[in-house]
Amino acid sequence: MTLKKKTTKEARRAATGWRSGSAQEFLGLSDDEASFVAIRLHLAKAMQAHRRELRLTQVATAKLLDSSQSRVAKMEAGDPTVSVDLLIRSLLKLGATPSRIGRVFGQCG
Amino acid sequence: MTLKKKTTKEARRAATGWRSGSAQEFLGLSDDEASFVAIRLHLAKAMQAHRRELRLTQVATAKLLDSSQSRVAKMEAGDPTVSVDLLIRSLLKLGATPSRIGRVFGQCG
DNA sequence: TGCTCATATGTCAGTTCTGGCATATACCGC
DNA sequence: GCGGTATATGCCAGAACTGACATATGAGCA
Repeated sequence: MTLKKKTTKEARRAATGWRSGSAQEFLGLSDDEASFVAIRLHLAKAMQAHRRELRLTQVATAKLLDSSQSRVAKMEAGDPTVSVDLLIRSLLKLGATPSRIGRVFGQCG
Repeated sequence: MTLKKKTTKEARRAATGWRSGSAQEFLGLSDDEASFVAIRLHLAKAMQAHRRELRLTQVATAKLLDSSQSRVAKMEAGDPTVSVDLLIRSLLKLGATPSRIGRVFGQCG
């Protein structure tokens, strides 16, 4: 449920045998957990896309968000220490509408 | 930015004079903050609707979510101590698809 | 009324998240 | 090569969130 880093242990298992699909969601993630990480990743991409549309650097963006460059980088990387909450609040502050954010969810499976 | 409880102080100010619209967003909330609380509230409603579709009690739902009845109640109430993160994770665990969750965002203005 | 079930509200210790700093990597013009 | 700019990674103290418990409110029924 915490789905922080189960990297090393399960990455091996993943490399061994494989199923039909392709995603690493079968690292031991249940469907809902997989969807959740997918959502975080898609929001991360949206975040970066939005920042670039605005022609902002990560530092400038951090200033707009009252945050730091490192956190902006982690947001765009889909780092597990970044909550979906923060991604959504940040997108809103950058001017994205709820509808636009909603459409991101549509592309998550 | 924290938008936890600015109840007492600003509720008075709100009761004093009024603007064009109707929402209590002019409690001192910026547009993005208002959108964020709207999102939380809409997800809260969706949460309750989804639970009722499944004919579950809050206690039964809590068990499914590895949580407690009180937190489920707070989720459905849109309590500020509940994160959008938790709402989304919970909806997913109850079987809602990302797309369905995304549609909720569309109804937030 | 008293009892039961469902939901709401208050509180809090333990966990998670966040901003910020330090540092590292990468690309570019000189 | 060396500076400068943009982005990435590791870390941590302080803030926010969460599950759990206690308790309260409320509806339905005998």
